[in-house]
Amino acid sequence: MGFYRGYILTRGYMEAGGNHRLCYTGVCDHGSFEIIITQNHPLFFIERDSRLPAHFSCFERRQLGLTSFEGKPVDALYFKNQNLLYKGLKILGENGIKTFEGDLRPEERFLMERFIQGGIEFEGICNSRGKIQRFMDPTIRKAEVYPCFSILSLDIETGQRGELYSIALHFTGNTPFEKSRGEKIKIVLMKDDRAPGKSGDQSIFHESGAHESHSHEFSRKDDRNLLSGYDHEILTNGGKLFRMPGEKDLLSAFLDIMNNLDPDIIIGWHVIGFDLMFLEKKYREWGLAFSLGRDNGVPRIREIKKGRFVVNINGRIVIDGPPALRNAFYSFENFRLETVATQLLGTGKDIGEKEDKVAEIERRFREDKRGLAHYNLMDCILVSDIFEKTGLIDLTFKRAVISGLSMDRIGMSVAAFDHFMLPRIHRRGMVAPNVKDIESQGQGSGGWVFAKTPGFYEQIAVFDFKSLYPSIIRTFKIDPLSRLKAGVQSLNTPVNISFSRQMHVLPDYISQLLDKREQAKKVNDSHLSQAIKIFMNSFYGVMGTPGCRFYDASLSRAITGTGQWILKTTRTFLEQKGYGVIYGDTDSVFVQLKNTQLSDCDGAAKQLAIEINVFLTKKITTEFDLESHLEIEFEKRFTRFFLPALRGGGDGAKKRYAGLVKKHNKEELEFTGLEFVRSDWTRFAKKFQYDMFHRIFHDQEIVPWIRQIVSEVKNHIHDDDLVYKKRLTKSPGDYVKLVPPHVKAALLLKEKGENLREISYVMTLRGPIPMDLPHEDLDYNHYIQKQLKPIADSVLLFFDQSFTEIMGGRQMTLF
DNA sequence: TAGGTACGGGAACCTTG
DNA sequence: AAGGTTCCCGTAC
Repeated sequence: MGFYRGYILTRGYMEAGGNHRLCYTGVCDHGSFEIIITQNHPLFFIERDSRLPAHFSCFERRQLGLTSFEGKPVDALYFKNQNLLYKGLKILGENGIKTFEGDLRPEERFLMERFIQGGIEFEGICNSRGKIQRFMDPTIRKAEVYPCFSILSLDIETGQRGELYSIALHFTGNTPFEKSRGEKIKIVLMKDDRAPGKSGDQSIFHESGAHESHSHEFSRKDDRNLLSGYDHEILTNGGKLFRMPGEKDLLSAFLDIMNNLDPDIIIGWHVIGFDLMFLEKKYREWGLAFSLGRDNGVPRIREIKKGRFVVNINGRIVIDGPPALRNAFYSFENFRLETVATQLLGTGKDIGEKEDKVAEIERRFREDKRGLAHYNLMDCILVSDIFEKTGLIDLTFKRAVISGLSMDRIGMSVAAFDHFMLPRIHRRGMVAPNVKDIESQGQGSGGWVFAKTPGFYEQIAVFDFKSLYPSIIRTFKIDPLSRLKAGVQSLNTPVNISFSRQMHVLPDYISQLLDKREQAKKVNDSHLSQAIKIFMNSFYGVMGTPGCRFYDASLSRAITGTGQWILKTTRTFLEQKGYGVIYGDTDSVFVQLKNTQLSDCDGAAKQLAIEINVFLTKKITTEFDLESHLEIEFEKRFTRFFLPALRGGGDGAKKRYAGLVKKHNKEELEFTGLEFVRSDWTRFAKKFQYDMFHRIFHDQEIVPWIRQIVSEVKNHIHDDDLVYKKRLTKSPGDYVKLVPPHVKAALLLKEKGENLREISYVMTLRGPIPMDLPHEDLDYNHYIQKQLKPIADSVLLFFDQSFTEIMGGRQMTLF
């Protein structure tokens, strides 16, 4: 008996023999643990006046004093297990009886009702089961826990005919709660028919299995115990290479290592969709159990969307590099390991992209197994280094703790909203509908964007509202509960949608989160701060989607409508003070500073921000009798600024501009929305646009320069920069309504282009041709007309010139 | 194993003549 | 051939 503090890594339920069990697996201050809850009955709700069908049965029906959103009393129906609950749901559905919260997973409900966000404190009787300590029905409380995870980077190499060549592992061991122990283990297991096979006893581990509990800690400390029956050699990068006589030995050895190292987190590059999936198939082929779980269970891999894989392994979290980086808003030219590693670490892979990777792997497997092992391990280490450098694990953990979701479900905004909102509305006497019963109320409106006269400007100050939507929610008390109880102490919004001043939960929660964020910033916890920001920004989105049980179009309308009102009010205020407000988007205004302010632009801008805040605070108090939590701030100043006209001419274009901004006494060009930041324009066009604005903002001539660039293109100077890159959102053959150029190129690749997700191509005299095919006949006229001319014209327009004119008005005949 | 709307621009496709 | 519409992609917030 005693207290334990731990963090739940994975959660689920079991139903062997009809017995319902909740199962939580994680790490605590004494190693890994498993908590089994036997005393839980799955439930959902029905309206009290619903008449149950004759053949319907449940474990118990209970009145709980709760109501539906419409205010009708509801009863809870309890079931012996989740399977019976699903059957009950189905029968009621067929009989047209409305149910509530029938689509919640029991293991999630159990945690959310206890306000558990992953960290727990528990007390109970421990039964060690091998490495894992099992607790049956302990008492559990929420707790703040900061575990230190052991992480294993995994990578496999395979042959063209589906053989498994090798598995590399890079393990960063950390006993939970002891950050200092940064033990590292590097291993490569490789198939080699000439390998002698294992010598010695049955077990490939010394000590393995000899200890009932904590045995992993013994063997983990010293990896010399690993694979002791096999000879190994040391690689130049410090890794140990073990040669296995066959695939079967390799697979067994891998499982032994996994169980021995017992990692909390598995990382890799496309590790689910490729490595784990490949291994799963191999284990099946050899009739071996792929028992990777802490309960010796097998992983469950599913492709939920094309190219998006998820896996469940009991007690271990798998984090795949590319989606994790995307989730954290990293962006790269592409997400190949080579590219990302070069960008983040400055080091490339052992086998570069330029070589024929597949052939080189085959060659090394035949002739240079040490070389292949080295390469395999290097990839593993690169992935470890990328995770280390970006702090992905810490960010993922912080996001999980903030949202209450498990680490492999961060980013599931609807689930996170449920986790927060459901227990709180229950405590206020209400139950929520099933998601499937939510009907769309049509498309809502979003932010307001305005652009005034296009052209060149100087000294433009940019102001924006800090976390506009969360601060609107806070100020105007917007949430589902408040809307339902709008009659109780009503307040009004600028768009005439009313809410309750008293009954609400989200606004206060946002206040708490903001406090927490300030704290995080104080102690330099940027990941926690970022996690909170992402979480807060998801609230508006989820309340506006029918995929969320709390969907109500009036909530998102109130938020966006109020946002529009705030932006318009701000613009009017500034204009009445004599300022030109040339541009704004959702939460920002771009203000032309006055001539009298030029001696101290930043000082004037800061002062202006204060004036706006004072004005809005007062207005919201007088018009709505509410305390304003809105805050606008002076963000930056463009010394030079350009607002383009629409291509068709006329008005200023929205979401597109360029400017010269002063940062730390250095001037920097900034582009928004323009070709320069678009991945589907050629590098040539981007360079051209950058250099052109650089010249203009530094008062240099551009006309002769443009003529020179044109002649350079024709003289093959820029051939390497003429490549288009575009994504394919479906298979090339599935484009039926329209066949755009990038699809035409993909179609030329025949079967090879079938599953292509992205294509690089050039424009030739024969039309678009993929980079992989011969493409000597570049269509220079195309590049001048379609990549250079529009960019040049967008500014020449304001010098009363045009590309055609400056090229002598006869450029069509030049080519 | 469901966060949102607003917007620009290129090129194919469709209509009309 | 010209002009309008639709699809597609990528982006800003």
